[in-house]
This record gives sequence, C-alpha cells and structure tokens, in this order.
Amino acid sequence: MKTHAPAIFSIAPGSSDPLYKQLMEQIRRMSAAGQLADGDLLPSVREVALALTLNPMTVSKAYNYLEVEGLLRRHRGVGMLVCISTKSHLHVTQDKHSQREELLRPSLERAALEAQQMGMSNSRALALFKQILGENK
Amino acid sequence: MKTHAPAIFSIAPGSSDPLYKQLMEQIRRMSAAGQLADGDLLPSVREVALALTLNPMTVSKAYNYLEVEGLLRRHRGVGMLVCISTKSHLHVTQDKHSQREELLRPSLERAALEAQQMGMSNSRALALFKQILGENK
Amino acid sequence: MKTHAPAIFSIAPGSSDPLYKQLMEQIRRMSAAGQLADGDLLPSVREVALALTLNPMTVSKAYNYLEVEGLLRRHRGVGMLVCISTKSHLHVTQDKHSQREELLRPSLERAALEAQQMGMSNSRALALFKQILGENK
Amino acid sequence: MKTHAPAIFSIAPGSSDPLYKQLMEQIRRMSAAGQLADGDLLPSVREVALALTLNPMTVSKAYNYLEVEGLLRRHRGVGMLVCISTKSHLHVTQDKHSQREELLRPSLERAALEAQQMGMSNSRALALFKQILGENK
DNA sequence: GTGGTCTAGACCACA
DNA sequence: GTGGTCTAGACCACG
Repeated sequence: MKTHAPAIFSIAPGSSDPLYKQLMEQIRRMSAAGQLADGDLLPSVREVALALTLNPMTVSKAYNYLEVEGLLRRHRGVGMLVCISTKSHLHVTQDKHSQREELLRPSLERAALEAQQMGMSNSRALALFKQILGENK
Repeated sequence: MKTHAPAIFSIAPGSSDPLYKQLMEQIRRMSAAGQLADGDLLPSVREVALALTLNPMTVSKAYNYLEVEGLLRRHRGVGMLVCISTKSHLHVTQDKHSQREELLRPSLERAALEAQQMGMSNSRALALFKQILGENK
Repeated sequence: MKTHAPAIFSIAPGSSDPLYKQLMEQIRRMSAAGQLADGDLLPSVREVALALTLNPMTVSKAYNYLEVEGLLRRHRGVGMLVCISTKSHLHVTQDKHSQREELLRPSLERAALEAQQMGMSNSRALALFKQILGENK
Repeated sequence: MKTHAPAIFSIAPGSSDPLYKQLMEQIRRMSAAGQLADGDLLPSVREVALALTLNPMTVSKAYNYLEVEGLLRRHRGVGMLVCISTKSHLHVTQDKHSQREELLRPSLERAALEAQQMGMSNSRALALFKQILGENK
C-alpha cells in the first residue's frame, strides 16, 4: 500500500452538477487514466473537505457511492483505498481502452444528439470536436 | 407573421433534466436549426401543455426564461414569437453555422475535458465520436 | 366643431403598460396640454387602429373609459368629441396648472419613493430630474 | 459570508404590481442603497414566505429572476447570496451613486416625458418633484 | 383566444 | 436545513 495519491481533486463552482457527482466522476476518470492505481490511499474526507471548502458530508457521499460501485474499498482505521483489479467496477473485465470509452460515451452521445437536432452535419461536428481537443492540448 | 410552426415539441420522460429546461433547449436548437424562423408564432402554452400532458405553468416557465434570454418575444393577445433578428441572443450577428457551433461547444468541451483527464488520446476520442455520430444516423 | 385634431397618437411597443392605457394617458395629457381642445373631434377608432396597427377593440376600450370618465363625449354619427368645459373630468373646477400637476404627481411620487428607498439624497434626485428634463428639451 | 441581513422585505397589498416584482425591485434597491452588501445571505424562501404570508413559489420566482439577472447567486445548501462585486449587474463597475441613478432614471424619464407632453414647464415640474420629495421626508 | 399571477400542497435533490 | 420542480386549479388582464 502506497501513501495517498498526491493529486487532489477540484470542483467547478459554476457547474450545475452536484458537488458529490463531480467528485465521483473525477475519481472514476483518474482511475481510468491510471493516475489512481489499485491500492492507492485516497485523501481523507476531512482533507478533501478542507482543501475544497466543501461540507465533509459531500465528500463522504462521493466516497460511499464509489464504494458501493466497487471502485473504492473502505479499510478500517486507514481510509479509502482504490480497488481496481479484483472485479472491475465496470461490467467485468475490460481492457483499459474500452473502459475509458464507456466513461466518455455518455458525454459524446449527448453532444451527438444535440448536433443532429440542430441539423449540423456530422463532418462539421467532428471538425469542431477536433478543434476543441486541440485547444486544450 | 406566419401561422404557428407545425413542429410541436417533445419531452423525454426518462431524462433527469427538468421539463421546462428540456423545452428551452429544444426551442433553442430548433431555432438554431432553422426549424423556427424569426417571427414564427410558437404554439400556445395551453396547446403545448395539452399535447405533452404538462402543466401550463411548466410550459410558461420555459417561454418566460427564453423571453428574458431574448429568443422569444411576447406579442400581446397573440402569443410568443420567435425573435432572432433583433440583437441575436448569442452575441450579435452570426451566421447560422457559427451560431450552431456556439450551442454545441459546451457539450464538446465537456467531453474533451473528460477524455483528456482520462488520458485518452485525441484520435481515440475523435474516433469514438465519429462512431457515435454514425450510429444515430 | 372643428375637424379632428391633426395630432395622432403613438404607442411604445416596449412598454409593459397595456396599450389601451397608453392611449388613455396620452389623450389625457394632450387635453391637459391644450393640444386637444373642447369640441375637438378625435380620429375614429378605425383610423387609430390602422395607423398604430392595433386591434380596434383596444382603441375603442380607451375611448370608452374616457367617455365614462367624462373627458370624451360620443356624438352619434360623428365620433368622439373632446369634452372639457362642462364639468371637469378631474374633480370639479381646477385651473389648468393644478390639473397638470395632478396628472404628473403619481409618476413623481413613485420616483420619489424609489429614490428614498435607495437612500439617495433629495438634492441628488432633484439634480438628476433636472438633467433629464434638460435632455429632452 | 455573514449571517443573513436583518432587514426583511415588505409588500404593498394595494399595489397592482405582481408580488414577485415588488420583491425584486425591493431587493435591487436595498442592494443599491447598501442595505444589502456583497455576500450577504438573503432570508430563505420559506422565511420570507412565512413572514409575508406568501406562497414560497412567489418568493422563489423573485429570487430566480434576480439570479438570472446576476444580482443573486445560489450557494448550494446555504441559500441565496447577494452578488454585487463580480461583474455588476449594471454594466461593469460603477460607483454607488451612478448605480442608484441608473435605477432611478427610468422613473424620472417617464415623468419628464409626461410633463413635457402636457406642456408643463420644466421649472414647474421640478418644483412639484421638490415638494413631493419633501412630503415623504 | 392569449399569457400572467398566485395558492396549496406534494415530492425530490443537495449539503 | 436549503432551493427546485411539478401539479391542479382558480382568477385576472389584455386584445
């Protein structure tokens, strides 16, 4: 078991997404990206709450849901550990790539629906996505 | 002033988005798609409420917010008119294509952020988007 | 009896005031200003409705209320006549100046209330009013 | 963040203005007067509704529109905060005095227009305004 | 016919 | 505790 991951989370105050969901998605993505590896110790609820000026209940809620989901494991007296290998939290066994695609798919499906409802051509939508991906590079 | 647009709205019963927001986004997209043109008369609050079995206040709420936004204009004793030309609700004058891109951009930016936070390559993200666009075709 | 007054009315499309009230207030003010004198023939409902693209009912409503009020008199087969002398429509007999002040008072009272609720000094409010009066000169 | 402002709102039962608009204007003026400062916590929807025997939705409507306007900010789980500093809801940065003048200007412009349409001299209009300001003192 | 306002009351999500 | 959403139903003002 390593010490806890150096990376800390962040929240977007402007977003309308609930805070606990922002945390959950962020942890899922960091896990999918390999930034959180199996066995890593997450920062404590208190730490995160202080750092992000959140209510500890909010952090706790995110951790709890992820524990139910199987991505995290509560280790008594220690904290929350990342738990990837033992039974993938997504379906069963997936290679890393398809796991990431599953996580990304909902956002892209929404964007695709919007584009098509606006009558935008697929090629224009793709071009715009390509451009945006480049901007953040 | 033309008679009201033949198109009627629809709501997704499964969506977690509030009904009035679904209506708002739909009207915005239909306007961006040219399905609602400047001066078009929207179906009356009661009509929409009946057709979608919603409460009239829910429809009215959507219309009101869009009026504040500048996309709709109240015509006394007549109904709500689409109001695009005078001072576009998005910046000032834009051609149709860039207007659509502005509407689509937030969703794609979100997706791009997620992809990059997961460490997914841009080409993979693009490929996935292309595939999803094709599915709905 | 003269021919009808040359001046025609106008409405402010942006105002939230009902159209018929805008007409009523305008006629009251033109009368107070002497632009409409006793016996003047008002333009017909149809004329006004055409000129301002209003529903004739709207114009008629204004005329009717003003008839009840005593400012106008319906003359069969002729039209609506201004009717000032016979019994002042405001209280009883007033000189022209106090009549105008009565008409202006409500707007100024509202403005005064707003100024004082905002904690603006009377002298500042007066200075602003003076400035605005000068602008339109 | 301070505790909520001690001042509570009031409505004029006789007014023909909708209740929610009365609330909105009052909050705008209290903000302009400095009685509501940036970061102040507004009384909760339920509090106001109880105190004024209004329906909570009526209060909520006022708060919502003011949020769209940028004067208020929703703080999750806490309530509505006054939000003046970041990008003032009126243009950008204004000193307190010019902000108040902007809020008062529409009422005075209306009064000025009425006075001039009636042919009242500017000095008479000013004198009347001065008198009315004195009455409420 | 149009939209607007308000109420009463229920239920939900979030912190 | 906070605000948000939605419904059902009544009443009003306007054109």
